[in-house]
Amino acid sequence: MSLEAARPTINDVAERAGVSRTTVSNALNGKGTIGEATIARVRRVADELGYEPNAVARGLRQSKLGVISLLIRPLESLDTAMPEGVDYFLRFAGSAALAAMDHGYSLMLISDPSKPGAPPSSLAADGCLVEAPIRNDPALSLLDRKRIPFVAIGVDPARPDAFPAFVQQTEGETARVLDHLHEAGARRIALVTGTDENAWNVFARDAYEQWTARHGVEAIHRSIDETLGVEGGRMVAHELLSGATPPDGVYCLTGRHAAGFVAGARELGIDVPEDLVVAAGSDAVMNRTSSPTITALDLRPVETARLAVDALIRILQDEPVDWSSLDPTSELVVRESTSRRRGDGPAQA
Amino acid sequence: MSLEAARPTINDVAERAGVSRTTVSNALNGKGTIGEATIARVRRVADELGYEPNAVARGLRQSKLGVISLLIRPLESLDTAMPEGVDYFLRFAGSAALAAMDHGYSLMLISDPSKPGAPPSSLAADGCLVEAPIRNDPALSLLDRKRIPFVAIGVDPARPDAFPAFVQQTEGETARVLDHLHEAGARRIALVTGTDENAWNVFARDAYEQWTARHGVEAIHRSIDETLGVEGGRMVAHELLSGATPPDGVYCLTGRHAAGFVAGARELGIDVPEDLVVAAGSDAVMNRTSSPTITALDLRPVETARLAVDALIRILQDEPVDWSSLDPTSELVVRESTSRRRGDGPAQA
DNA sequence: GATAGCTGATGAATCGATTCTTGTAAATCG
DNA sequence: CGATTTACAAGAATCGATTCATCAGCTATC
Repeated sequence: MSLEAARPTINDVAERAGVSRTTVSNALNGKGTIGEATIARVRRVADELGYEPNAVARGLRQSKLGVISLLIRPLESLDTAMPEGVDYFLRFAGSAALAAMDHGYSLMLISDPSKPGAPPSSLAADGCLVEAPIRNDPALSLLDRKRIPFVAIGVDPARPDAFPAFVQQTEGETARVLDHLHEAGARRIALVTGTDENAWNVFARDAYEQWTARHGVEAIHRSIDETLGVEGGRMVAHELLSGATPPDGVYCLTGRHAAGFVAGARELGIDVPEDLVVAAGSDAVMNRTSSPTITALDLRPVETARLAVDALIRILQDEPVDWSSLDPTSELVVRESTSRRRGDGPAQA
Repeated sequence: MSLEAARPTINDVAERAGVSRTTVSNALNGKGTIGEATIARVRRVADELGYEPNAVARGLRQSKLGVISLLIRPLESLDTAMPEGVDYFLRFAGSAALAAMDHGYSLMLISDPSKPGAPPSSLAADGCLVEAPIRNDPALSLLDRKRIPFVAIGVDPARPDAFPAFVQQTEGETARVLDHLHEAGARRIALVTGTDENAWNVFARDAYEQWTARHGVEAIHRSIDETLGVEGGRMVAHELLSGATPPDGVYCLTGRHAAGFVAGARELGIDVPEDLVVAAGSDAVMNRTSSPTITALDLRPVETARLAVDALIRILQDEPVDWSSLDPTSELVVRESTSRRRGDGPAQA
């Protein structure tokens, strides 16, 4: 029919339809007052040419690009490749992408825009999601300064009330898990956290210390680099379980640490759950399918991501956000690693 | 010091430094001929103001945004949420994002731009990665027509040589897996594919038919919706294994189908691997940690994504791409589901 | 029959950068 | 000393859209 130009612009359409740029824009966007006949003609020509507005040009004029970005803070420490079994972030990102698409947005994965060499595109989005901000997160400060709307998933531990954020109920959840381990018979419960200074690690540790103080038991805490993954869990297991008074319960915040801890215990001839009960603070596929399966807190990344995207887009469209209804709920999924065959009652003191 | 404007523009910097826009641009980008003193002053003022170039404006002028997009074709059929255990795509996306960041690009996850309601931003990127295109993929045609550089991961089955693509060696790999199942003692080997018409499903089926013809055995093929996941695998297992002459080996292209197939077999009292050997065409975490662990083809999503991003960015920068060295290699990871205790020799005919 | 109002459409300004072209002063040259 | 480089910087055009202000031609009103 017509030889389509590589990327026809609005000018091509205008010329071919014998009208002005303005008329084309108005006709296609339903603005202004344009006659029926003209609208139809412009539409037809636009279709013939395969015209689609250039999102960048439109974005410049309207200062909105139809893109939201996602900054996954822990990714910064992961460096080159995504270790195996890190499904929380990936599931979060996948769900966020699909949710964004539902609203006509695309999701852009970015690296820390506050870092010197950061690509300019990392600030090009209309709004930003920040997953697990770190203490005094410079990215949050930057976004705030640049007046780029954002929603954090998890607060900045140093500034919990400074910015709009989804507040995980880390304290309550931590206590719940520790109570569960206690009910499963554990009397010396250790905590293994990661090293990132995000709300998850920081508040879980606080809650753990309160819990141990309340119960009058010793606090045994180790933090180990998230990037070490399963291997990191094994290392801590060897260290903790070879001591004089090893713990008989452990709460590992990351699923991979928990999996590694179980593996390490097994290497030392310690049976899970009979001699040691283990729970994970984040549910990974490997916790569901390993043997024994591992009790874990399901943080519902898919649902949380969807809620976060919805909230951000409401902000972008100047609609009110009801934060109170949006705090993510998590669920404790009890599996074999905390289910002793000899019953749930406390072991003899 | 200075009260920073929300987002200072190049004009603000120019005014404050007492020079023209042009000079600011040249000074910051090292172009043109600008005096040392002026450069220093502009830099200082830019820092004071916290100026960073607007990526959208720059993108409009240079017609490159510093963004590459990723279209995951199978995601279109997955609809609302990412089912559990779909780690191939997520790992691919995560790795692609990190690789893009290494090159100063951001990665945008988009939905099919050829669909009517698609957001305009889905065509805004400088280049596009298309994972697992479908037969006569309209997205590939669109990108080609719009002259947007792209790299496909897996060919369009109807047009295998039309576009730049990473060509998986599906035929060879399929034969390899079938040989392995045969060596493990299977004599009636079934194939379970998904329903998407991508190279993976189409070519594996072709290769399977050739293999069965070559070996003079019956071809038993079922295709089942990818979205049904583990449950789909169970259903096929029940259907196939309840028949008069059930297969004693099965090759499921997706990891979740394989996991479901094993579960279904177990429900029917069929032992894996003693009575039935099972292999998966895509390695998922659940295949590594399930019991029994499941033999699978590791498609190396992380490495493949990195190679694809590198290739696309070379194209964007007009550098030559050596495709011959880039075809993704996959590895057969042998696990319990194909390791019979009674030995690997063929059962008696 | 002049004024006001409405319809349909247009030219110019704008978003914030980069890039092409031009211009001016000082320095160099014959 | 006048002509010509050279160094440095500014002005204007451009990218492709949207939006503001305007305008021509009709119709309705009194």
